[in-house]
Amino acid sequence: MAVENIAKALGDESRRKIIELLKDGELPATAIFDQFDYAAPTISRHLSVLKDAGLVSTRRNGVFIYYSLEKDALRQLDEWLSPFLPKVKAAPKEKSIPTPKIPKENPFDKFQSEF
Amino acid sequence: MAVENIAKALGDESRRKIIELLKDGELPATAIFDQFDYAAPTISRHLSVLKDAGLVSTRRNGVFIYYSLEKDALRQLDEWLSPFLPKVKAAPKEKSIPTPKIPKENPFDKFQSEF
DNA sequence: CTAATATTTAGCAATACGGCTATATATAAA
DNA sequence: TTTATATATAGCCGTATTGCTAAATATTAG
Repeated sequence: MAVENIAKALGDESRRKIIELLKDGELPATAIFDQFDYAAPTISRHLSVLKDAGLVSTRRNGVFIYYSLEKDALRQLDEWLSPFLPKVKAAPKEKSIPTPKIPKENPFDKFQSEF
Repeated sequence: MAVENIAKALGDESRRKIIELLKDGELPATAIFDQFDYAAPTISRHLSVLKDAGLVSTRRNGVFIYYSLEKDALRQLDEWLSPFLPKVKAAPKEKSIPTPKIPKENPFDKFQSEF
């Protein structure tokens, strides 16, 4: 699943920082390397993890490789999260016939504490 | 940072499944164990990782320990994501004096490709 | 107190991860 | 073609992770 690799990729501080660096547009690898105290190959690996997760893409221009953020990947994670996050903004107030509540048989109901 | 542990915790399939199981309410550990082919101690460890990340909380009732989802933790990750996700829903259309665009000096501007 | 059940902890093994240095590769300039 | 620069890959090493089984702990019932 894609969410797997996206979440894993975001579970590292350096990689989240790279994402933040790319927020406003593409950057060549060197510009990214410069923002870290780690050796360049270490960051290069982080970049490839991000790329494998679909979080960044690259384009080459001469000797430079520009990295840019793939926001769609972040959106995928956001979509995984969204069912758990109660929407604060209320649904449009509409006079509609309320859907009849047919309580769906939930195999866990027996575990739902009644206290 | 909290996002670190939350993202790491979500980077595992079994743990995401636990979160999904808890979506509609608390469950005792055993009910969770039953949903996996893994040995109970394995899932117990996943539960403790989730708890350390603040993603679930527990309450004891007799011999049972009920786990419930802490949506606030998920929201924290969502908040980390949100600056990267262009809001689809437009901001409230208001006739306001547009803030003068003073281009902020960005140390990376020199890297922004101009092609 | 003893037994039974629910759950966690300890400790082992295999694999993954995240640093590093050294080396390889790609492109451009000379 | 040689050189210089940008970037990636290989491989080492220590630590973390994730599975397991066995054992410990907590609570309730008898």
